[in-house]
Amino acid sequence: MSDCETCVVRNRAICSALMPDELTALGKLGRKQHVSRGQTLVWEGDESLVVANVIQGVLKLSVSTQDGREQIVGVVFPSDFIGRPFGKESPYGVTALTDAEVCIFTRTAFDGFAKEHPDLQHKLLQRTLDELDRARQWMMLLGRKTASERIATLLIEISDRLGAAGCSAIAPFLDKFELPMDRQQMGDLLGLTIETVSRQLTKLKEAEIIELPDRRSVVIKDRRRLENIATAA
Amino acid sequence: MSDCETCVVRNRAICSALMPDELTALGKLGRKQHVSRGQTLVWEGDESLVVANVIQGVLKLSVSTQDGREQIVGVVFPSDFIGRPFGKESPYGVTALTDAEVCIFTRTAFDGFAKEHPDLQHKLLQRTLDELDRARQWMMLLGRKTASERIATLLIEISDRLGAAGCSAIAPFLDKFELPMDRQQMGDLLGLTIETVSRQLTKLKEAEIIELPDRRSVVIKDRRRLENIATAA
DNA sequence: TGGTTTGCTTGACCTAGGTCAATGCAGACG
DNA sequence: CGTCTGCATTGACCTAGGTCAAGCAAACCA
Repeated sequence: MSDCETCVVRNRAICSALMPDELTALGKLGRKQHVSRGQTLVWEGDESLVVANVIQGVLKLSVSTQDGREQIVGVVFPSDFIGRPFGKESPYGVTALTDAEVCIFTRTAFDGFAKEHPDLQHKLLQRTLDELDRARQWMMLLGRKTASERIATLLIEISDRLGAAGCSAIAPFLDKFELPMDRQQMGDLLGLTIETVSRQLTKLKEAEIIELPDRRSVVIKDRRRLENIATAA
Repeated sequence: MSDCETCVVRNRAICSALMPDELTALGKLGRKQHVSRGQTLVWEGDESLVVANVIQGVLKLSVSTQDGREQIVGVVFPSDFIGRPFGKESPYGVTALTDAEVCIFTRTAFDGFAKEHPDLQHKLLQRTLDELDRARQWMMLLGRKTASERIATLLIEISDRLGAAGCSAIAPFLDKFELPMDRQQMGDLLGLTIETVSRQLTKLKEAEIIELPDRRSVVIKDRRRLENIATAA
């Protein structure tokens, strides 16, 4: 069983909907699992056998065409929920972008538990609605934004979500952070090639809007201007 | 109140989760409303005040940039659910693509009712999960597919959803149908310009994969080939 | 019944971003 | 310490799809 009482995401994950005794019962169904960078937890098209909460690390949801084009359709951070409850096969794969820690359940066990716990389902519904809103915002990006708008939006988004995940309500603006993905993955998320990603980052650096101390780090030097580019103002 | 017993979508909408007496109670909260083509039911960014079930017709969900670029992020058909329950402002506008009939609720009344009826929430959760899967498939289209793949995918999708909405489990392949949108709206949905939409349709027509008897009609003459183009095989 | 409007198509041209091919550069390894 | 290996960057070129500008046809209307 998982040790829910000491879990670092217990107040932010869907588990927060439960009373202490319910939490214990759910904990008995789940188990902590480590996932290394690059490891795939769920394959696109496979029957949906597991669901999970992310405790640590970042994972991608992605779909591919037969000829190998890939699109990342979601990125999950600590306290986010993974998987497709209530039947069906998973229409996307789930792969770790960084080393990660998840709290994993078999789908059937989770489904059964959820059916008995309306508050949990309510929490899950809210999360799913939020996730849907985010997906739709991203559709606008993919359908209508230029390359520089896309890159700026991504940097703002990652900064926001890493900040929120760090639970730093006090320090809401995370201006220096590690990218949880490489250039290729940024491209797969933004619908761009690796070269365009690279060029746009260089442009932002030359405009002194950001700094790139190394491959994986970003420092936002002028958030206002970055946000202006992101929102296509 | 709405006349739920005779409602044409009562078996497919979320209402199907309810017992007869519960249905009567929900019906008292809602009212039927006509929406004419082009009329907007909810504005992007407005506080979410209403939710609704679609009884007849087709509506779009769309988001815009300040400088007027538009992306359609969802299309709803009869029996689909509209709106953002449980707080928050609506991140997209809702506008009728065709004359439509909806069963409308104030958001607060609906939220209250839903909280008391876990089965309704369960149904809503399933729908939201399906909607999210569809949105993610569309992200693949917007991020990675070519213009001809996009058009082919759209034609297949509309044909499927109009077929399902007509409840014709017997006639699953709807090969002749009316487009519920004009060329501009097809472009806004596919992340293309009106000219590209037009050219790609002409190309499909010249390849004798489809026929275009008039502005709004499509006949699929070679479904197999159309599907091959759509899935980028 | 002919004129106007509205939406669609077509053509000529242009450009953002893709493609292909070096080159650079840091961490890993021997 | 070389050198290897895997990213990332940069440059030169190309093309899918965008832009701009006519035409064209069905519906609308006087």
